[in-house]
Amino acid sequence: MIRDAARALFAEHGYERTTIRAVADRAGVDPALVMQNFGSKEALFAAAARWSTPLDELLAAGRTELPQAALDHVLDAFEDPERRAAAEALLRSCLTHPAAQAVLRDQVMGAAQERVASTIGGPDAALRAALLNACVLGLTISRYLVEVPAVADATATDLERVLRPALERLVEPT
Amino acid sequence: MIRDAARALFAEHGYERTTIRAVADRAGVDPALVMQNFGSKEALFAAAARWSTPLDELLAAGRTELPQAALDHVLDAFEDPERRAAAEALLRSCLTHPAAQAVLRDQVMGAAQERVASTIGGPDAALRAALLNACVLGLTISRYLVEVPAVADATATDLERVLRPALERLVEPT
DNA sequence: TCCTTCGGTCAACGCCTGTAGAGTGAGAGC
DNA sequence: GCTCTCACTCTACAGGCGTTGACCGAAGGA
Repeated sequence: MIRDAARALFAEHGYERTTIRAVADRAGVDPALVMQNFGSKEALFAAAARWSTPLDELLAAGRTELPQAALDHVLDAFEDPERRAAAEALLRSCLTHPAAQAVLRDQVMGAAQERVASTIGGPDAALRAALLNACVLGLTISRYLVEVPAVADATATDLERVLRPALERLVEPT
Repeated sequence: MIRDAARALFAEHGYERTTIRAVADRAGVDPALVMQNFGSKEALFAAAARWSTPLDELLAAGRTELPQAALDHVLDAFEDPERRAAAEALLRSCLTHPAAQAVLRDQVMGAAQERVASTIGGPDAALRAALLNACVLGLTISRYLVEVPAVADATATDLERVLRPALERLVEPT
């Protein structure tokens, strides 16, 4: 499948280092077929990096469950191979590719933010919600992309045990 | 100055989207001069993205001062225009450029980590130190690169006030 | 059997890239 | 005045890129 090959390569190398030719090679087809099916490299990336993770649990979480829900939200996504590749592709490109940056900011980071903020409440609710996201983003990048040893080697259980209390204080009333 | 032009462009566009020709244009010189002075695009990047931020305060901080010191460490760096451009260049490329990724992991994230871990103490010290870094990384990326509204618009004071208590719990004894 | 359709391949275009090497012109030392 | 040096520019190469349009063979209806 062309999209799977694209996902894998975008995830591994980011947008600009991934070529249509490499995607086609990996999928065992001709580069022109990739163009024919997707129209452009840009459209191929959009199809490969589509972030589709259900927000239900995050939206349903009460204030005290929010940190756990946020951590599960990403750790679960990175367990499922297909979602992981799409997420990695998006993250790997978000600092250099304008479209990916906009998707991350508006559709991923901003997705449940308003709702989460209202769950948190208080004067700094929006900032707290955004910082919750920021910490989880930092964890994700450290663990899965940059692979900082201590974070990459830890078990999911350890990560949750250590980080959750900190995130809880972030959502506690002042 | 060629290096300043390179810093600015690497910071804005990342490694692969920045061309030698664009750097030369911005510096008002010939592309070949860039090659002559730096040898290769790779070497130019290394010169532009060199991360030189003093670790003294971070190393000298006691356990309770660690979160504040870590926050200051990056927020200060991003106030100084020159250090900011170098830091942005490095961060912007760290997810796609292997060399930048290695520098970030080993020389930036890992720089004071051992020392910080020993300051924290306890069984999870290394993980806690790494997660402290991860949260600060997430903050930095959200604020300066992806520009998530709530985080980018907040004052440094607000960021510290809201995030510091959370980071403090991260370094507290279990 | 013929004709059409269609998924797929092939070869090529024009552009942009990093890089190399010859050339130029001003300034210094004799 | 001559020559040497050195910072700099000009031109060009070779290769990789996204993208295009002509082409091909199998499938299927008339």
